[in-house]
Amino acid sequence: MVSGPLALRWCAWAGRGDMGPDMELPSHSKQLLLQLNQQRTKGFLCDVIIMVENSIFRAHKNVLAASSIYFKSLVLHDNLINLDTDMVSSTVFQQILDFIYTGKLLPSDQPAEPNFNTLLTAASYLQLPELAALCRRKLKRAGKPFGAGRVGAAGVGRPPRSQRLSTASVIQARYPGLVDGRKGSHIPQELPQAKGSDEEELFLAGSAQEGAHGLGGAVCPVSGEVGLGGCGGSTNGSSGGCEQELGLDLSKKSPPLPPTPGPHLTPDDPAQLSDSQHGSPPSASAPPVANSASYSELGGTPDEPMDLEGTEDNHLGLLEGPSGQPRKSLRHSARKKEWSKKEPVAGSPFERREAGPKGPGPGEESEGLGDRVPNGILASGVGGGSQGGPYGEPPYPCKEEEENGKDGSDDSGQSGSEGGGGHASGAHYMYRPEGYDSVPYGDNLYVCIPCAKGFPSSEQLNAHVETHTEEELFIKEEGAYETGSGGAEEEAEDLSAPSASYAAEPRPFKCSVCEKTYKDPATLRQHEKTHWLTRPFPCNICGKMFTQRGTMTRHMRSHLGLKPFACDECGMRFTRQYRLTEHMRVHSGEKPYECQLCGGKFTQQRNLISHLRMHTSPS
DNA sequence: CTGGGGACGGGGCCC
DNA sequence: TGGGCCCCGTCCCCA
Repeated sequence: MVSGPLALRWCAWAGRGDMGPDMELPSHSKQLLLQLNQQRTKGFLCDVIIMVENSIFRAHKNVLAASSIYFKSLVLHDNLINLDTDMVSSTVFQQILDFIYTGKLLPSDQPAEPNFNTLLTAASYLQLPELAALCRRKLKRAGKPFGAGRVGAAGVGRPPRSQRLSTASVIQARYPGLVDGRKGSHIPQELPQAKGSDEEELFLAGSAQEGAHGLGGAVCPVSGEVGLGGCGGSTNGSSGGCEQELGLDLSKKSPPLPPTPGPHLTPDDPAQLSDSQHGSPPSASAPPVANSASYSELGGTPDEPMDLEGTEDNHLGLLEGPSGQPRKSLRHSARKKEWSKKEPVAGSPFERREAGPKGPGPGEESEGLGDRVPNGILASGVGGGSQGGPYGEPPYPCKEEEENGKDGSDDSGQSGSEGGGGHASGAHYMYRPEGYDSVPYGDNLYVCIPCAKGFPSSEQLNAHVETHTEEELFIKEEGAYETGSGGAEEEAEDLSAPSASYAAEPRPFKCSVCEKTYKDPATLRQHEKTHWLTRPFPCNICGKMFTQRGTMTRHMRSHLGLKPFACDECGMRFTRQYRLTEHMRVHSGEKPYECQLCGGKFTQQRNLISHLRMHTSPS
């Protein structure tokens, strides 16, 4: 039954030259590539995000790795790659990505012909020898000099330059030289001639079979998209479901100071949305929409020379069927259900504009708030999916704000004092979405919480924030400490046994605000920041502020749905190594946390803690 | 319906 | 800067 086709397919994959022509499906590679490209345009199974300038591209690690050893080394450990904008622009990368997936140099959005010099530079940088050679050939033919000739010999085998890698990633992409020689990326030997016949189609997908596994993790039940960059996820299916991230500017490194509560994003622009959804390639004037995956779902870009018609039903349909479901998850179906429900959401805060009533935490009155949030990006984070999880409130009308309002607290935003973690210590300077009118700030959407002044722009807010002296902040904070913290937190610490035993080592560095001591001044400084009201590290997506860059980076990862840590057992993915470690106990059955009162054992300490509360709470 | 347990997401913070 | 740990909150399942 299937043996015939399978055998043929195998031959094609294996690329056996000695197979007779009747044993080969000549169009196989083309079809495969077509499917991959189509999946890319839909974001289906995309498991890596490439950020270039202001643009985000989604792609498949396997394909990238198969076409470039540079990418191969990067995607090995990173799901988010930030390319050196000196070497490649978003427009050029768009072309390159198209090239990788089609073997053709597609016309760019630029009216002029492709600039082969910049392409050559980028191709050299990205170690795409075939493309580089093609560019050189084109330049040679055109009689133009080309500068990047040093890449010579198509640059094959040359490891990425470390300094480029060093700038390469927000979430560090720094595994230079990690090229797996065993598998040798399948780089085509024959060059496409830019445009031409079928033979010129570049077969890059040859190694796609290497790793059809492990892509992405969970799949959006609606779209089949992986929870990486986020599918539109709208359950109502409107607006094309799996819209892409639009207008995101993630390339900016977090500015050190002052905070800029408003995301660095262009305003919600229907035109952009429309563009992206209808396949307009990025334009110079509207760089944000560069996601190549935003091409029309109806079969590629307008410029797309490949004819996808008629193939979708036959092939993609198969691919997006049940196979699009995540691998069998944990032992009970509920886990699986939860996973498939949550992850896609985790992948993308961007689609929330379509998410309807299931908005972020604030409550019913915040329904549809996403439309008012700049860029249509909801702060609601990840994971929360439906109930507006613990995080997601911040810069907008947030739970914290509501609570403050409820209890009439005027702690000037120093909620961090009570209850310690979580959202309670949210942004002190916050952006108020337009239309959120439960507090009379009028048009002044940017509010300094400590003094309750509103400002019409983030710049003005920032300027104002700087007028708060550090001392002033400290004084206020001190007051908060005297009145605020204590009880609950300490109680919790009592329960969680180990906690701070500062006696062991000398800790000469004492915090001037609280009584904590530290071994070194750097840690003390870090700690003292927790007393500031300013939070120097804003999330570029939701504007939430953080005291530590690492926390912000981690937070960003949740926006992007990046879950680098995968469980070998069940495929479940996590944003943090620690979570994976914790999770692995589910499989190993290890329960290291034991209740001293009843002997109950737990895999997670937090569950032991809540269990202990059960013992201690009066009931 | 409720309480307990299992599991997970997010933020804070120390190292 | 990232890892590790802690805490809070939440969802789901099950008895």
